[in-house]
Amino acid sequence: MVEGQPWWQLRLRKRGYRATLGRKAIIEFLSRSWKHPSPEQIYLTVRRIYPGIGLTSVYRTLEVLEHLGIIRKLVFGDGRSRYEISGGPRWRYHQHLFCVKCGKVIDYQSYIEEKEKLLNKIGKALSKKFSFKINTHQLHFYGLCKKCR
Amino acid sequence: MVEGQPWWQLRLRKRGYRATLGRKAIIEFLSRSWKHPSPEQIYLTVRRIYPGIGLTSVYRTLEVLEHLGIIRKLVFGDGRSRYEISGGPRWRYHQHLFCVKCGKVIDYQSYIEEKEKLLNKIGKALSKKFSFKINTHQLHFYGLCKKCR
DNA sequence: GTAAATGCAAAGGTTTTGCACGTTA
DNA sequence: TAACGTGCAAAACCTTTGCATTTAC
Repeated sequence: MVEGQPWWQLRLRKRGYRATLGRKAIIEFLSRSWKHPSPEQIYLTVRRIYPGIGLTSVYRTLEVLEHLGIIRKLVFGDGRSRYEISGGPRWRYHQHLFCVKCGKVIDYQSYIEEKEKLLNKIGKALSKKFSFKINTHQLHFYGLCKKCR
Repeated sequence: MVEGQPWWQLRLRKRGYRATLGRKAIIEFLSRSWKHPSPEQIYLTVRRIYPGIGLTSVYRTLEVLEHLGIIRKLVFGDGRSRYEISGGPRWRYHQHLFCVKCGKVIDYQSYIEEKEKLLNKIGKALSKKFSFKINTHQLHFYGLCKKCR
């Protein structure tokens, strides 16, 4: 029964969560999306494939998936949250540029290794200094995209 | 008339903004604060010194001050924004740790130079690659503080 | 069959807007 | 005295909660 299951299904079940149709639809949508949709955008799109879904379930599902590390929540301060897949076979670590005018999010992968090395070093120093357990980090650049500048 | 004016007053006037009592009260409060207050916290505190102020003005003032680079807006994704002074004589560059359980924000200054060097390098590469004009960045670590872990 | 998950409607919390009035330069 | 700034109330938005019903295992 284990083989043949998508990676995320296994992760859900291992932690006692059920692999429902709504969750499946949301994860599959996010896996295919190269954008960083907000809960409402996810709701509007997923609804076309799985018409029964409600916005509430989208929010609740996103919370669960984030908790399991299947997705990542991004906040840029424009009043809406955004989500992206953070695991699975095709996934690659990356960071983000945010256009403060139009809200466009651009993925980038420059100097990832160098950055990871430094951030790990910083993270370790901080854990020790403040007895703080670091789970994750976010590095965002803010500015104006090509169209908006 | 120029000497004797606080640094922020000059910055406001140079850009055509007026140095009102409300703005003065907010900036002075933020200059003294080592915390990262939300608009509501700013409102509640400043109101004790300057009772006439309204929450709306706090929001509008924060927007102006951020636009002028006098303060910085911090977002951690818990549904409220936070602000801190980002200039003036006593100010020192720093970054933040955020406790996802209690919302505590800790300032830190580890490896600042090394980090700045790398981020400038990344910033330049990204500006070029995406024709993106970078204004600022935020690097946040998320986790659990001493009390909450 | 039982506990988990869902949809709907309502509520909650933060931030923004309209407009008449007050203040600053 | 002309703009600019402000306070109040209302609106707009995003997100969460309560509860009866459905679904997964």
